[in-house]
Amino acid sequence: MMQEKYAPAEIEAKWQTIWAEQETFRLGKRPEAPKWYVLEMLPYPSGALHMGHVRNYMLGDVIARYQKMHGFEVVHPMGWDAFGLPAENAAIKDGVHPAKRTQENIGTIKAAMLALGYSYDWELEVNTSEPAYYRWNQWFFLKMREMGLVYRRFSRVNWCGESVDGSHPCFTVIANEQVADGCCERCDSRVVDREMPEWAFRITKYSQVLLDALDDLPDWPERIIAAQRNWIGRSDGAEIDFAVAGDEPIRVFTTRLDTIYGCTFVVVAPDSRAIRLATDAQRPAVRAFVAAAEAQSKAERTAEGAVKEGLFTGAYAVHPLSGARIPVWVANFVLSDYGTGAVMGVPAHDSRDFAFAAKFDLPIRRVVAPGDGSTEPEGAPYTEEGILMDSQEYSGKTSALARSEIAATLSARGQGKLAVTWRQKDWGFSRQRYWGTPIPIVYCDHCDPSREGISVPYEDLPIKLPEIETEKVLTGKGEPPLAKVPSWVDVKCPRCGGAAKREVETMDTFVDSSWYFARYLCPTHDKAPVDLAVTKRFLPVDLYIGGPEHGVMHLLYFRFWTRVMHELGLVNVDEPVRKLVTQGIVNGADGRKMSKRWGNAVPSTDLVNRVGADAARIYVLFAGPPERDFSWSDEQVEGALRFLRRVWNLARAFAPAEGAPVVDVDSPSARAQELRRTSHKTIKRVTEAIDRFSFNTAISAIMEMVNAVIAIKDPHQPGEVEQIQSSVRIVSQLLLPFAPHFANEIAQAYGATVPLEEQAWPTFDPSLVVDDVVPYAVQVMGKLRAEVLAPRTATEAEVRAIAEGDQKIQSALRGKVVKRLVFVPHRLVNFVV
RNA sequence: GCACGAGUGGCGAAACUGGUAGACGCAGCGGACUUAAAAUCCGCAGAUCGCUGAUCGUAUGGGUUCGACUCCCAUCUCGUGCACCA
Repeated sequence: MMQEKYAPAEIEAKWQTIWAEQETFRLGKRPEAPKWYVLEMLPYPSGALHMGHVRNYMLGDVIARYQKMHGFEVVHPMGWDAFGLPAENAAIKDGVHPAKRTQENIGTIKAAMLALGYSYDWELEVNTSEPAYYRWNQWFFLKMREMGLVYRRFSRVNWCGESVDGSHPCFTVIANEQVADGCCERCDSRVVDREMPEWAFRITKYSQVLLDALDDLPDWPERIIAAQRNWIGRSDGAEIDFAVAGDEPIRVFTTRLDTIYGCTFVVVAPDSRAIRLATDAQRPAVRAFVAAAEAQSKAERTAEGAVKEGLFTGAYAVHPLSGARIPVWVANFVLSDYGTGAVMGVPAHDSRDFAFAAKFDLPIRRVVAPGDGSTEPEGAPYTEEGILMDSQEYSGKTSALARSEIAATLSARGQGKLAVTWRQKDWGFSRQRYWGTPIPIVYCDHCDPSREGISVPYEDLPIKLPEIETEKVLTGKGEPPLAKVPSWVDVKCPRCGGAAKREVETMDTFVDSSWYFARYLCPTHDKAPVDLAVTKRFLPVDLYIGGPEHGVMHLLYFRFWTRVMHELGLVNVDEPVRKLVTQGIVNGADGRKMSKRWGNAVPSTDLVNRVGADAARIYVLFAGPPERDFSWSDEQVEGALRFLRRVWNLARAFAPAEGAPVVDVDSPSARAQELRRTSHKTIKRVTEAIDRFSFNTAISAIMEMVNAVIAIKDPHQPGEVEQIQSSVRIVSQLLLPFAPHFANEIAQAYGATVPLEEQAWPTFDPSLVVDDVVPYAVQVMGKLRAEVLAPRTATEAEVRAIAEGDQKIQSALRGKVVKRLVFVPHRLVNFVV
């Protein structure tokens, strides 16, 4: 018996209980069925679930339920990216231990997710801050170290350590994202570059593979593919040696080998080599220049409008082909960690070199002319390719030809070779933080005097984070937090048993999110991170949904990690995800991205309390296509609720008596037949719309069908009530992915004995989705003049005859000669006069 | 600077491989029911004009085509990512 008024709160609680009791979403119930793995990026458990999250998880939930109705064994897990900075920073402020805060937040968010009716299998839940999870990060670390994929290096990092106006620096390495205008986001101290030892993954070993495999990801968004290509940044060029008297040659990298005769100076990065190269007279000045450049933080150096500083070293190099004497400069715009850390200056054909030459009055030598005879720009560099000139035997050749010939010459003389440079760097993952995975390394002065780090034996894993007195350890000052816990730091060396110290750094949280998708499949497995027997069945992920802001970091790291897992025999796929969908940003009412930071976040609980989960779900999906941004609008929410009420009232008005049999009527009325056709057409439309992730049009198709049902007033002719009941039943099925509590409630009132999730998705009768009579648009010279109806089977001549019989067409054609007729079956005819 | 998106009514949007632009919804207007309101139901609704009809209209300018939101060229605006990357 359906209640008179649609009461979402009751219905939603009822079905959430039924799903939990019947374990509707439990994995493992369809062992014979094909699998479908739908995954949403695991959230960082911050305070509350807001509408941005709701939308993200909705997309996955629609597909999960939809594929379940298609008979798949659906994997749909959820977990927590529980380590990370916000909890630790909050702890520094208020002394609440990150674990406690994180646990509370998880409770809040999970409750909000349950209230929305998401179809997760909570048995698969993963929490990355638990030893049962992060021990495997440590295991991976050790394995990857054995594979040569983990190493220790000195690296230039962002160091928050210089007080400004009495600020209290954090004295730690911070991520690029936390640097704002050269200052620390949290304490406003100045951020400086610092050379420090750190641990790194050798991801660049996979640069080529990761780049090539992008071609095999047809179901990833173009923009993400492009972003990754960009990030990996393969650059094909050449390395050339410029000889220097009394020193090693300067090796430069260039992509424009064809312009080599235009080289009038060489520039090296401000580092120790520049000092070494300098003549005695210039050395003090160069030393000062290098010191000044190093004092500059990365932020300052790359800031908009940063000045190009340069200084002549006094030294000269020899041009490898012309033998000319080339001055060697040092400049702040040359990066020591890209290419070879030195460039050849070709002011005539590179805009930056041009500006540099102009500023320091260096000669400009043109060696490439436009190939098409167009005039060269005056007072500006010509940066296109063309025909060489003033380049000895290469003059007159095209840029492309000259490049390969010059490369061959240099290579034969041992002065250069074709070379590839990558923008992508290795992944430094050391963090001077507490709330992360401890790095399983011990330093022993006796066994390891060079401090390479001794790997902790596998059997000692997990190395658990120590219990701490939060206020004493998480201060945001001084050494890394773990260094302040002597009981944890002081250990016995695994080799000699003598006194040793633990590594006090923890891992970047991107490590956690690099393999969680595989762990979901076997969250309690304790022999290895994952079980190949299980990952074989369920990987790759069929659909991955998340924000486009993870386009390069996370989505590249986890592609890398998947390859490592394959090599370790843990999975049998190279790529983790077949199809990727990135959803648009949800903006608050103020037009800014909805987030806690701006105070414009609408918590999901507010909305669910007000209109119910189903209306909230319909609203976020109906608002627009998933990949597009949208702004929060309160009015549209009412529309979603109104729609559900309309359906409710319709369903209630025609609900069959309990146990009443479904009757087929022999000769239904024309109206009933028409409604039947509409229903089948709608099944087709909704199915196709969901298949192309057009959830807003899927919902609009259902709305249209509901409108068509409601339009039948006073149904008393044969078969009409029966057809309406049948249509309502179809509506309930089509609504399931969008408004699952509501749909189930209606279905139950119409005789369903098991949840709709366990039933099959409705199918349509192909003969019912085509009409016998179709409308034709009639155009004259491409302009719409009339509309006529013609039988579906009508020929061109027949449709023409019908069209010509139309009054408006007759007057439009009067006095004109029809030269040609364009005929598009079932669509239009166009008279060309 | 490079790369990738996006620009359609008052608003969110639709139009699938070129074929009736604006479906569906929000806000709005008119009507019914009601003592009244809410809720609900029915209807209208791109703009303009000489209003039984015609003209214009998908950021702007051009092009291809019988026909262009859709394809091509150029331009503008907004968004996102990367960026002294040689």
